[in-house]
Amino acid sequence: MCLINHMVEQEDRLNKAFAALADPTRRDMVARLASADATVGELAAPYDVSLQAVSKHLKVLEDAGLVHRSRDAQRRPVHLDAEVFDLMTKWIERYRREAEERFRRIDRLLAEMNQDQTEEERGAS
Amino acid sequence: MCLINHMVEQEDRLNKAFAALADPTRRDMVARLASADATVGELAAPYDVSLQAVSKHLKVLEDAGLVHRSRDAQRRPVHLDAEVFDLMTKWIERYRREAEERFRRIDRLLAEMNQDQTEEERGAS
DNA sequence: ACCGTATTCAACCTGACGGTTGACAACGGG
DNA sequence: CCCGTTGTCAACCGTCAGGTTGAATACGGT
Repeated sequence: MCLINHMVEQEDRLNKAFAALADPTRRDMVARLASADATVGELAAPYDVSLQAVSKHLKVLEDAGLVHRSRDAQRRPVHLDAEVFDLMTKWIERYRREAEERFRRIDRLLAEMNQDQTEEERGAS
Repeated sequence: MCLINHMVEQEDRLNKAFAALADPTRRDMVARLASADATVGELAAPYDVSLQAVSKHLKVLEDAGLVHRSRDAQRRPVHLDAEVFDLMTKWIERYRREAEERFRRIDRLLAEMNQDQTEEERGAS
């Protein structure tokens, strides 16, 4: 029960995390936040959109657990949270590895079949 | 010029790849395709949606370069392409590492400040 | 106390997404 | 040759994402 809840919850986190990073503006924000915390205004500066739009983007990142906002007077400095990244890389790497392993097996199989083929030919000639 | 094109193109691939994996159905498909190729019908079986919907999902995955379809009579076997995964993990890992390194530096800084603080206190007492 | 700065909230618009159904294309088996 | 199987295309629909603008909130400086 608790186990299933945990899995579903993780599903949801992955949904949100991948969706959040699907937007190039948000990916750029994350990239910049990796090297330093920043306020909403600072983050908004390079982009040609309203401050409100940036605020929305930050909310998405926050809901995805990629970021959290603290407070400093009227500023709301944004700080990157790296944990969720782990979840994503684990998911990706798991299936990438599985797939690649399978490819290797298939390659080997094909190689063996070729081997047999040539041996057969040699025998027939 | 070619360099910039390349970067933009990669941006676009990341957009599509992250967006594609933001959908739990599509992630599940990828998970299943990691262990074996499958036809559209086979892929559709577990889900409670029309075959057409599944076909659309596959188109999304294909456009994202995560998958490609070959042909075998009227079947269209789907095969996972692992390359794009690399692109994603590289992106994620780059910034995760950058962020974590920064955190470590901050931790060290805080530790030093604490050290100074206690030394000061010791001196004052 | 007031004003300016920094940010969010609310309402709205548009386009894309995920789903449906119905028609159509392609191919092999009997 | 035709029929069933497998899958795609096209049109449509409801919902949500990302953008806008305008008002509201929260705080510090003076």
